[in-house]
Amino acid sequence: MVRRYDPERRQRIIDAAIRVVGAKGIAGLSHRSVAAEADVPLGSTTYHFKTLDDLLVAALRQANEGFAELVAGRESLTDPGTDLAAELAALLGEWLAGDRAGVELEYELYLAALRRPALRPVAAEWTENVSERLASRTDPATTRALLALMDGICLQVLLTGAAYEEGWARELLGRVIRTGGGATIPPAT
Amino acid sequence: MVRRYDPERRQRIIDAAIRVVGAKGIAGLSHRSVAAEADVPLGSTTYHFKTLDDLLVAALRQANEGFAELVAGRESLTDPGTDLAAELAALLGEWLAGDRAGVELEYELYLAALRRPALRPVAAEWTENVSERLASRTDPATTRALLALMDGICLQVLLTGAAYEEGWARELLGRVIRTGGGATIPPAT
DNA sequence: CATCGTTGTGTACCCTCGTACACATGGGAT
DNA sequence: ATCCCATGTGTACGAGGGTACACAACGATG
Repeated sequence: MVRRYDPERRQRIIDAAIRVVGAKGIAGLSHRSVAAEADVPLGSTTYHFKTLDDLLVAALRQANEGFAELVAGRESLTDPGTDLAAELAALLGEWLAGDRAGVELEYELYLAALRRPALRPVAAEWTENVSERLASRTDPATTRALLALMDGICLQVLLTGAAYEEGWARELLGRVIRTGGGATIPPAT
Repeated sequence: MVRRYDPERRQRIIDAAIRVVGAKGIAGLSHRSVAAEADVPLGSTTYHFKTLDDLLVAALRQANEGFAELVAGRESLTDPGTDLAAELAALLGEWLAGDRAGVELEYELYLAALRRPALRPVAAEWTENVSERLASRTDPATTRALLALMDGICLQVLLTGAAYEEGWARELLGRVIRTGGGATIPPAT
């Protein structure tokens, strides 16, 4: 019993959890595997995170921050003078071009919310984050549409292994933004 | 040792697997849980499906057929006289309005392909199925786009719990179909 | 300095799982 | 009729998991 008073212990466990999920998927996540990866005893992980869901929530929240920073750093997103479609397409490109393992990891955690109610609120946070940034530039219905399309595009890239084509994405996003002929769109719920 | 020569044994196991995934998620799927659900001995499940991936593949393939039948039954999809966006929106509506547990199940299996290479080809089959039906009505790039958008919309509905708004979906799909001004779109890979 | 509560550690219990394997059974080929 | 082999069954083993819990260490409080 040597190491004591390690204030970053909790953080290190989260980091380790992210690495484990990245390497072995959510299925490979256990108190023990995280403990080994973080080089802490088993009891330590169960102390900080009573359940695996708690740990997943923390991991997802932290993983989200990666994308959030990307979004926050792109100031031209909210600049009314830029081409929104191009901005979003570039954003996706930047994200997908980064460390692919990290991307898959973030998406796996994100999608895990489908079956794990505990993760839902965190996944929703992510959506709202981006929504807010877009709110000043389009109506709510279009914002939702853009999010859906971006999700779908990412999914397609990750599932089929196809390369991300920024020009194609830009064109599509543009099509969604340009409302064709003033058709009425139901408001977002 | 009573029951013998049960030619539908394999099929019953697949059905049971689908029920198990529906009830407890993929994480709850095991040779044992399936065996219990199908009311067959443990050895029987391991005999027919050496690995759980094998079983998942069979389950996903069968689950896909549900949607495939929906698509196949909608002949107006390929009729050039109909509004494609409306047809697709209605198709989604029909699917999402059905048994919600089944929908979540199909999507969970579909998304599981992200991390399980064994499922990739099966997920791809699904995509191609729908693609073929759409091929006669739009160009490949738009087809891909429609699939991405539909995926994104479903994801949004399932993840956020928001209600599916068919009018909204119809409008969006329409925006994607109407190519704005002859912009060049990179071909699908 | 004594005490207390938070934080960290080691271990043991019991469960479930995948896998392996020996054995049973009966249809079909010869 | 006999044999073979695909199919089906029962059981045991070892790995790994969540959880619980007693104990250790140490900062804070007085």
